[in-house]
Amino acid sequence: MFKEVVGQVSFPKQEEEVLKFWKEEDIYEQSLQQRADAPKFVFFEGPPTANGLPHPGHCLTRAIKDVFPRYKTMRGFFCQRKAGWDTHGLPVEVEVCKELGIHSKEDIEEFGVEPFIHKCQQSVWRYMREWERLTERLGFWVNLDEAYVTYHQSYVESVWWSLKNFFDRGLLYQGHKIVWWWAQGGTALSSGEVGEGYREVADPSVYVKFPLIDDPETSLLVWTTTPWTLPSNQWTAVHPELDYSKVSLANSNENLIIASELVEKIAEKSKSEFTVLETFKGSELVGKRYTPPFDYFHKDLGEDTGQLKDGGTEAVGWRILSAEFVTVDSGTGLVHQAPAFGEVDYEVLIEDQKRFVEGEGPQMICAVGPDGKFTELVSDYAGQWVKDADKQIQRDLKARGILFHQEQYLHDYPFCWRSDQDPLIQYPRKSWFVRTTQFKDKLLENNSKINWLPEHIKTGRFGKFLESNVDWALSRERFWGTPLPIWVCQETGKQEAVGGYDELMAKAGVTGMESWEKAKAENPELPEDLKVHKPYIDDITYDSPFADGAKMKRVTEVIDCWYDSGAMPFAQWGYPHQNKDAFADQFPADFISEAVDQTRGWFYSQLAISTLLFSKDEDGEVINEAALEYPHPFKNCIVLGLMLSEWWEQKAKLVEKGKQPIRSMNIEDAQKEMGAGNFDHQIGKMSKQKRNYSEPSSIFDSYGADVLRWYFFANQPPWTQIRYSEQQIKDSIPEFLLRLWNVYGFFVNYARPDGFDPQKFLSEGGGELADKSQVDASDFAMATGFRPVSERSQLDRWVISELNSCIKAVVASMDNFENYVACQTLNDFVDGLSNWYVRRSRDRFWSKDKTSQDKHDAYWTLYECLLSTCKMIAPFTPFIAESMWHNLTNGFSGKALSSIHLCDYPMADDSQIDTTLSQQMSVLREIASLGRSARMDAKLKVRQPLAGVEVILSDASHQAWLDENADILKEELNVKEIKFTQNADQYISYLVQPNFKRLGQRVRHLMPKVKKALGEADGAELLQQFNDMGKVVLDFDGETVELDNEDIEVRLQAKEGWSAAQGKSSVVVLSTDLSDELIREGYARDLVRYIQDLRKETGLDFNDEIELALVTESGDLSKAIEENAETVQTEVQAKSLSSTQLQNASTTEKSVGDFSVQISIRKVN
RNA sequence: GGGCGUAUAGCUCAGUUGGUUAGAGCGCAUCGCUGAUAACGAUGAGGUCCCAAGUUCGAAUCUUGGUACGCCCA
Repeated sequence: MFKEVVGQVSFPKQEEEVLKFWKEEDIYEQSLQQRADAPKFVFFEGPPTANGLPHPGHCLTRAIKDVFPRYKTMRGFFCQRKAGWDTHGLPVEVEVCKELGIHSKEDIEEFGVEPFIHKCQQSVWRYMREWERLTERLGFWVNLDEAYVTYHQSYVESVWWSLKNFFDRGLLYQGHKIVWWWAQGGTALSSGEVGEGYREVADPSVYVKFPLIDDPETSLLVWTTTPWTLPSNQWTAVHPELDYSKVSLANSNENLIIASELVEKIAEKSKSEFTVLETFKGSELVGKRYTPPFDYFHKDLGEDTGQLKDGGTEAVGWRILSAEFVTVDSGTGLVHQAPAFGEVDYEVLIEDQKRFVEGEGPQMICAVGPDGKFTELVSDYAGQWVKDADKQIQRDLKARGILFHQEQYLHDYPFCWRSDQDPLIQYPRKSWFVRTTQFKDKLLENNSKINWLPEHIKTGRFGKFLESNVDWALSRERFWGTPLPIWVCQETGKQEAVGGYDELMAKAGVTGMESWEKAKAENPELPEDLKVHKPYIDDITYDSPFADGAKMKRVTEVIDCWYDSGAMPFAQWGYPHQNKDAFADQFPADFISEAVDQTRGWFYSQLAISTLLFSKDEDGEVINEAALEYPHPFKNCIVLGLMLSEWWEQKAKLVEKGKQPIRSMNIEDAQKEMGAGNFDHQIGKMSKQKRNYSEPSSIFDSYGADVLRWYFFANQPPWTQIRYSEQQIKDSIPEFLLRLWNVYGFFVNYARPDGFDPQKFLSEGGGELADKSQVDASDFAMATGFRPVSERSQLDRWVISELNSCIKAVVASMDNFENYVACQTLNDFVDGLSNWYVRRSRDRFWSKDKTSQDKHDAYWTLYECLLSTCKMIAPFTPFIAESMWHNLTNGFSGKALSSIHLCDYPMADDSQIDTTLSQQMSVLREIASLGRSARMDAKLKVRQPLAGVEVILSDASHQAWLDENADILKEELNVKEIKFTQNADQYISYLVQPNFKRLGQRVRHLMPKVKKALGEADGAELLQQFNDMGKVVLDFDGETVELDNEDIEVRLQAKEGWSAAQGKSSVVVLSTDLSDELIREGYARDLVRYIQDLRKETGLDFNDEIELALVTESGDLSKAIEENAETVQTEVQAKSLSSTQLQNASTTEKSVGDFSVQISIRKVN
């Protein structure tokens, strides 16, 4: 038998019990084992980093990652879920540095790389417990015990294997990268860090003259805001399509070349007078040579030329070249190029180099050292910090007469976030690259086969990103990361890649393992994984195969940790050194999901690595045994929106200087803490520092994980920006979860006293459940009181039809990865179940006859609905589903499956879907709604019975059915009679409208005329014509249009003067005349209500019988009581009805109509 | 500066291939129910579908150009 459902359910408490049950019974394990031989559904976990606390955004990611594997498992797939942790990279190093109170790379080296790495490895697990707790508490089923970890040796070796593959194929090469460089700290900053440090500053803005070699009287006018880069000038760029003017300067024999559009502006700025001598396209300037402002490099290289690939020679530097990026938005339209100090400039260098025969082209010149100071070569400024040298440079240029104009320029410029007085500079660093650009077309092709949700990611953000692909700058000059597995010959400089630790150990003459062995001896606790990390791996050398007696030594860099995560499809298995089968089995993924910030992160790194590694190569040859058709490595990807938070914050003007504003997560606390009017509502990014969001754990504790999950799944499509708002989470409870819970509670709490016990009924009928039963309705064919749905009442058939439609729609949505649509469908079904099926069936559940077929039908029907609903919601809200399942199958003494998560997902039975009935019921509900609306208008409360209503239908098709079911409406609307008609000209007029969709295509431009003609015609007459002839012919100046029944839509409009309401398909007109008898019946209904109130106040039980006295002096009221005595007594369970005062009774005085009445009740016995 | 996205009721958001009465929840108002009750239900008020131009017989929906906001990149 079912256990009682208590009124005030605590979801959090219940969830803790479910968690305990899952753990004790290994339900997750069982759910997997059960599908061990089933088709695969492959899921990849994008590894979070556990050295920061999880926040609400992670809850969304983890909830979405959970719902689809759960769903697919129930649908019969085998879905392994291997957890993973991202453990390398700068964030970890920064955390450790914070702890140690140090900043720069030098500090780390001073502290010691070895102990530093040990600290990094430990720091990775700092918040592990919190992450595991969150994962578990949210109900995210994932195998944490066998999680992959990016610093593990097997993982690192997989990464090495892939890099060796790239290296051997010539896809891994060394070049320069222009980075934002913190010179004082000697390190490059990530874009995120650079973004933190922008602020507005005034920099010099200088206009410098570069005289042309073959026309020294004429100079290029070049603009820059970084004078310190001028000694490293290599070219000047112009736009080939732009107009340039040669102007002469008043009072001088000098000429300048400026973009034509800017001539006036610059003249004004510099207070000069220009005379335009000639105008030409930028392309005419290309190739001309000039004298740069500084001679340091020019004196040696100025005359150097190189061999061009397509014949001829050209000067390597100090000439004008053509570039598309040149604009006239600022400057002069002639752009100073110093490839060492600008990414764009550097690209120009690379492009230009391609024109030359290998080794003949320009080399990058750089007058600045990594410390940000000028090198010895630049004798005038050697040793000066570049930004300090700016002023001196300007003075010198002025003295030499080539500074045309100078001013101040306000712009945003990045500073170091750790040391905010230090400006960053762009600076070239040697770096390793993966040649992804060579695979751009393949990347795009692969991408085009991926099912992105939302769709626009494919051609939008992600597609655009792929189109502008640049080679992946792979290396990092840091400490805690996967070491780049390239060893260099100390004599020849030749390189080779190593694909695994054993491979390394097998090299001839390998040495240098001592430092690891020593460390391990000193501290046996050290994980073996560290031996493939810095500094130990750096010590390993071996004999060079390139030169006798030479040693191979590893390069110093580690790699970008995005590469680690992107390698997870194979590295999680240690492939190919081990687990080849597991990899083959689990590649590619059917489903992954992360937030939109991963477009350039994990989504890209995965796609890039997979495409380079597992595609066919240029000749269609398979590069790797695992090569696959596109898409790989993932087929479906849900891209989640960014999560925002809301909070209330002290008004800025009230915040004390130097203090943080007071914040609170809800408006009540804000009122309390700050006082009304002293705070503002804020919406924005969640920030750890600001602490502007409530902890997930507090949501779990007060509302429960299911509530949070349902809020994420059902409130908006997952790719929209989601507001993490405690209020909204709370508000979402009653609409679905609580409503479903109430229906379930209603069922259980009536089934118990009524003795509705499926198990008992089943054995009575000689039936039995199979072991591990899914408990489907079909299992109960033999049970007492169970009969096929087709034999049950219309309402039962209706709800079973709705149930099956719902299942069908939910399955279709979930198969398309549309959780939001699925939840809407579920919500609609549960609404109908609660507010129509249960409401309309209450009498059947309450009826005294416990064995009536009607009662049995009602129970079996609702039981089936609850079982199926419970299975349907299981992937979404796994806890509540589990609780319901346990209780609903409580009586089967272990025959039912022990967990709902071991069940199959329900499948729709099409034969039970009755679309006609569904439509009919929806018309009926519309009529009921219109009737209530009309009553409302007429101010006639539902307790007042009315003589009748007339329902005018726009369409006769359901009239007969509605007639048969008029009783339902009579009850819903409390009327004596219902008449259905189609013609009721006194109440309504007809508006005949064209069927725009159908007609529009046919009559095109005549549409407005058709609309007008139909609108102006007499609707009734038109309808008559349609009925008689089946068509109507309209003529517009010779053009005729023939309309048939389907070309029109009839709309009804209630005429003025009636208590009527109109809907899409019907008009409901009330009879508002009240007879005395009806009024008296209304009185009786009022009395019943008051008596029921009194019963409840008195604390009577549902079944208690009473003696009743109604004392009144009103003749009308007395008559009303007399006429309706039987109804009243039945409703309130009164054995007797007296018109004189009862002794020892509960009494109250009420007014009914205009009369007063004294009501007394006394419990019998 | 570039790319992407978003803009619909007081608030949070839906809105299928363009089809003429634009929806839901919350909040608000009125009413009902009072043995499903941290209640619930009904009914209602509330809209310049960001602006402008265009395409079309017809635009919240398509195009173009603005405006505002968000994200990513520079």
